[in-house]
Amino acid sequence: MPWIDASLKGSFEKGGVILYVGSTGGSSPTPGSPPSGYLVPSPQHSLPSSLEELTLTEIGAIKPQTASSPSSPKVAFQFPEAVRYSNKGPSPPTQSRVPAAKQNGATGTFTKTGGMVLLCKVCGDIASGFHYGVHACEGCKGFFRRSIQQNINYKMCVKNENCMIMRMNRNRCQHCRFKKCLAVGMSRDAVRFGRIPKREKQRLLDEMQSYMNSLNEAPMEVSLSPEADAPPSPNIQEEEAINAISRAYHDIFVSGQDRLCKHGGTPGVEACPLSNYNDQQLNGSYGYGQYESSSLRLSNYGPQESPSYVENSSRNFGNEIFQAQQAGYLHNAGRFPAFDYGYPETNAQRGCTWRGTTSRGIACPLNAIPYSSNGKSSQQVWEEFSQCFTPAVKEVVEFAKSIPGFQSLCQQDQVMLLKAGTFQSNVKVF
Amino acid sequence: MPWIDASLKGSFEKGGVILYVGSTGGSSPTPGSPPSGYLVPSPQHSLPSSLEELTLTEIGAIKPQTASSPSSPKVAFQFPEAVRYSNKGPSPPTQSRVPAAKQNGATGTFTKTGGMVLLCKVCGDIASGFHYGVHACEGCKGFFRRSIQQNINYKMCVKNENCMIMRMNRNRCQHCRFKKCLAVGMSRDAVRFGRIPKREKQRLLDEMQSYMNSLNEAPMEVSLSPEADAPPSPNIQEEEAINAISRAYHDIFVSGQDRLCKHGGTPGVEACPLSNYNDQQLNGSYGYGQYESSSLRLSNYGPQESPSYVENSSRNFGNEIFQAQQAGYLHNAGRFPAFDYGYPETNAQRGCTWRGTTSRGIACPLNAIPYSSNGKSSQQVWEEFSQCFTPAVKEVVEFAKSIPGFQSLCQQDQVMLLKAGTFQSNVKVF
DNA sequence: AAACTAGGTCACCAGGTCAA
DNA sequence: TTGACCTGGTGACCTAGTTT
Ligand SMILES: [Zn+2]
Ligand SMILES: [Zn+2]
Ligand SMILES: [Zn+2]
Ligand SMILES: [Zn+2]
Repeated sequence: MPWIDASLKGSFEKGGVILYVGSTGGSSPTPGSPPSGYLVPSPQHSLPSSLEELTLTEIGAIKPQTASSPSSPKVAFQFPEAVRYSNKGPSPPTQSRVPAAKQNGATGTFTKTGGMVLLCKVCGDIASGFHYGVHACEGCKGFFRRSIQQNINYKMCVKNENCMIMRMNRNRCQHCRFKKCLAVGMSRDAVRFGRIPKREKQRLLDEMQSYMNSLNEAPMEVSLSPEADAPPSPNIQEEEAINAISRAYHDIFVSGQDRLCKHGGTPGVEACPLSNYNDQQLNGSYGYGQYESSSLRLSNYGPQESPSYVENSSRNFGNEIFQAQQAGYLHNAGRFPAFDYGYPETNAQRGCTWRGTTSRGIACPLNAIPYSSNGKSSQQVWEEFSQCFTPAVKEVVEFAKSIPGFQSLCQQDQVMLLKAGTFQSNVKVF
Repeated sequence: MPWIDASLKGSFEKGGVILYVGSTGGSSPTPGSPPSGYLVPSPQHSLPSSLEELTLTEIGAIKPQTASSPSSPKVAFQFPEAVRYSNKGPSPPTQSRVPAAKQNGATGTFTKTGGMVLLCKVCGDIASGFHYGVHACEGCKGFFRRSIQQNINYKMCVKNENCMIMRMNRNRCQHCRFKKCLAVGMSRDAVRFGRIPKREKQRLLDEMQSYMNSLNEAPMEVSLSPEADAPPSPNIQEEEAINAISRAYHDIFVSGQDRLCKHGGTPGVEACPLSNYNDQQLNGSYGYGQYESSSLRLSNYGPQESPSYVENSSRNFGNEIFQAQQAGYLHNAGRFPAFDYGYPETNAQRGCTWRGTTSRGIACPLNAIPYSSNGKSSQQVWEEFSQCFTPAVKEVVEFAKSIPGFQSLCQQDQVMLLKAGTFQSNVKVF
């Protein structure tokens, strides 16, 4: 179990849950407005209860509002909704950028108070607002605008016209990007001006709240098994616990970055998650390369209906989720989910959420790219790391399970305890 | 968007100073972003204080902006970061090209007003912009593009695959040049389009400013000489913190056993925690974005502390620094102390304690012996692990140190917090 | 007035070119 | 093959205009 593998689906922490809200597509009033957004509630999963506290997309706004309290935790949650935009492409890793970092220069944070952060329906990047009927980032907004202004006819897709569009690779296939824009509902006719009706805001808020509640009741049931369909394994719980901890390890370094891809890949290799990028190669001697190792195969995104939700904020998660949705849970096409998600992104990109989180822009750097002096790719390093330590992690998990009462705890708590106890290992015990 | 945030490192020049900011790779959350840039502040070390005055990389831009004031003296300084890209190869001296002379034919100077000039992360030449996630010159940009487009497999290096890549000799070994490109983080996934976020720019500026200030106080003690024996670093505290966390990581698995010995340290190294460490760094932060660097840091480029900085001169200087980094510090190249020293003490002793502690004999198994399928010894596995993740750990420590008040805590508490926060990385805030 | 967005602007880049 | 130059975008910011 490559933990790493993780799939990442999420884990969350109390204080810092991130919810990636995917819109269900259904309810939102607006045309294509599936809500996908990030909400930043107060520490506990409680969401802001009043509208006053909510502010959508502060991002994008360059207003000197600054000063805000960037620090509040963010929750990003995605409503269950799988995007069915076709794609079978390899599920790309996500990367994320730091929310804060991005956006308007003024403040880096997106929200001020209880802000909610939205994700671009097209590429998964942070949305700057509701553009052309859909929550979209500045990039996709501009791209769509240009596309419709001049009625551009992008050159045909070199692949199968089903390129997965993500922040990292959104510029690689205009044809598919535009197609995706239309698919998610962008249209000149869907434009909405002016302030968001209170009612609408409340509605969204309610959805999130109820969604959150449902999560508490039924903890994630993300299947970690590679086979997405993962049959109900008897102890999914266990697996999850293991996965969670694995993920946690990975997260330490990965945190929101997208880096994976970068380094990871050799150009060609890279895997690209996103793109199809066929060009692979390069592998050879540059050490990078091969990720495919079966070993890790972690798995992947399980099917889930559930919203995935991850902790860490990082956009990664959001992205992962985004990706998973996009891909439709492709079941892993031979790639590496685990890592993928992580990086790319971000934070290749902005990767890092935390990056600019604090008001002062202080953000803990969580570098997922291990140093490698022998030419190995980060991915390889992670794989090896995963392979080497998985047994030890399993032992710990097994041990935990043997503790009376441990298994009766909700999974979330189990994970929390495992993680919390990591560095207490030396502690003897009472 | 990975990049996005990225780096930005930009460069600006005010009066005509050129700052070469090497990123430490550290602080930036993002993947790799070691900032390497030149700053051209006004005559004195003062840097432009407002963004308005800033203009990044004017170079490359052919705009008729001309007229700049080429004459001002340039300062090139590199943030601490030692490049350890191995090499013993003949290190050809670099030479610089005249700033003015180079670049666009139009103007000879690179920047107009307060521009900042960046150096190519690959060869040290003047960068024309942020290409494929890294500040690179036109040559390396083109080389990398060609490399990934056609998946070229350059013929093997005739030396030891550790050719030092510099402007003068960059065309001598394609294999190593490409390897270097990858090492510094060039990737299609790290591409960043569009304008550099203001905030990023400002951040960079601030960092440079503070860096400059620090220089004024404590003039460089960076030894440019390759032999950097790292002067006794002033803050032992920092080192200790790093050591502690390193140890903690190790402890996770090792925990009480005596196993330590086994993997233990590399002979010499381990022991002294603090000691070796010269290279370390904790650099500064120049982290720009993610993208750059660090990520791949595979090779090496480590940060180092001393920035060299030259005045006047121009590119020459920059190059020297570049060379020093590249070449220098190699001696440390060999290993990475950071992690090694860690363990011994801690565990060793308590070693087995908990082992049978509980009444029922229940004891959490903490297997310090990593699974190894490729014949490596546990020790080797640990060493590699240590080597690979040390940079990431350092980054985290650096981050922690930057938190107001953190350093005023006793070391024990600092360590405790670092350890306790390990798995909270995801937690967004508070 | 406050909250929001379509569009415009222009700092910036991937890629293509082609002389050396 | 290289790398200085160009060209066609891309997207961070801004501003004018819309809706609460
Ligand atoms: Zn988008
Ligand atoms: Zn396509
Ligand atoms: Zn170069
Ligand atoms: Zn070579």
